[in-house]
Amino acid sequence: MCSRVFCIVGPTASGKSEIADIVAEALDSAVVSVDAMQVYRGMDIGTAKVPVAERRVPLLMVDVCDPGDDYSVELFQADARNCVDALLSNGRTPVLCGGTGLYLDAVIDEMEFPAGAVGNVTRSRYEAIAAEKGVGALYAMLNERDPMSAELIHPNNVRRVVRALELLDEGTSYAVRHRGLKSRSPHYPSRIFALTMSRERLYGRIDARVDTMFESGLVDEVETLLSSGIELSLTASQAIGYSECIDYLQGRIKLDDAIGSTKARTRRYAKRQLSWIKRDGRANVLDMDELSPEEAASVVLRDARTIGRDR
RNA sequence: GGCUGGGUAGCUCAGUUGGUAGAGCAGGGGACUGAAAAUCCCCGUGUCAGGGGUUCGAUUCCCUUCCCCGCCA
Repeated sequence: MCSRVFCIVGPTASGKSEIADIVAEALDSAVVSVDAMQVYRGMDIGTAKVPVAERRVPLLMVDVCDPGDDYSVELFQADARNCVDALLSNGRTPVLCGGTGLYLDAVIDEMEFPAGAVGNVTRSRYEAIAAEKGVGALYAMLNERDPMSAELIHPNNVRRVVRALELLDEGTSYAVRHRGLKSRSPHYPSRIFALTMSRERLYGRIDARVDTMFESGLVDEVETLLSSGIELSLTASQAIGYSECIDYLQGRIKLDDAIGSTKARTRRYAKRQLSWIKRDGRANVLDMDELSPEEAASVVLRDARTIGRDR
């Protein structure tokens, strides 16, 4: 049995889901979503979750927790690997598909995250220091305790400075734990395919998709979440489109501004995804200006069969 | 038609007591091992509406033309 895994990545709105679905169907397998927001139950429209009725194969790692839960990479890594391992042990070839770069790496590469809960107490303590004495003071603390880590982190990046300090409290160091891509080893042998298209067309698709999301009831979806009684987790409430709808529903911004800023934020997000993919460098590029989804899928499948024969 | 106030970066605007200009947003590039759809870093030359005048020098002052907002007719 081949333990190889296939990954479809690309910026948001580039058409990953459809291709992954076609590929997984042809391989008689399932799709494992690699998306930090699709894990939340009830967050469907804004996360562009493929509707159940349209799925050709099972979609895993979707709806695995409540929007009130503090989900994180570490949990995702464990849960997603369980899904992948289950498919592999049934002789299937897992098809991973999603846009959250860190989550993908956490699954397919050897990356270790400390077990246990996130240190909310120490976190807020450090955040308080940053708020009171300034980010410089917090950074100075880190620099004194762990200069190697401090060197890797920009002083203004409070979130990461806090994390590095937490790690020290837990007895490890960001610098020691931090491994560049090149020095990582794979957890699963994988083939990665990245979708690209002209920036102009991608942005057009993003704008159109955001309009469609609002037309198909994103605001209502968020209203339902808010009235469900559970308080949205920090992560869930920051999701693109969701935080905008919350601002709109609570009267802070106008609907048009919510739509506009959702589009802008999505574009910036797509750009960051592109940076991640470029840096990774492992991906085979599928130019979606030239290929139809079916053609792209067949390129992946051809690769899968070749690899299968080789082994 | 008259009177105001404006016309400066893709957009909203600031500014130069006369020495050719800068913010936010948008946009581009990048980093990123426990929030990652998050967080953070870097990148700003544009006939300063057109023409003329004063001046060593005008985007800045004066005149004029055009356009926009508002008010009055």
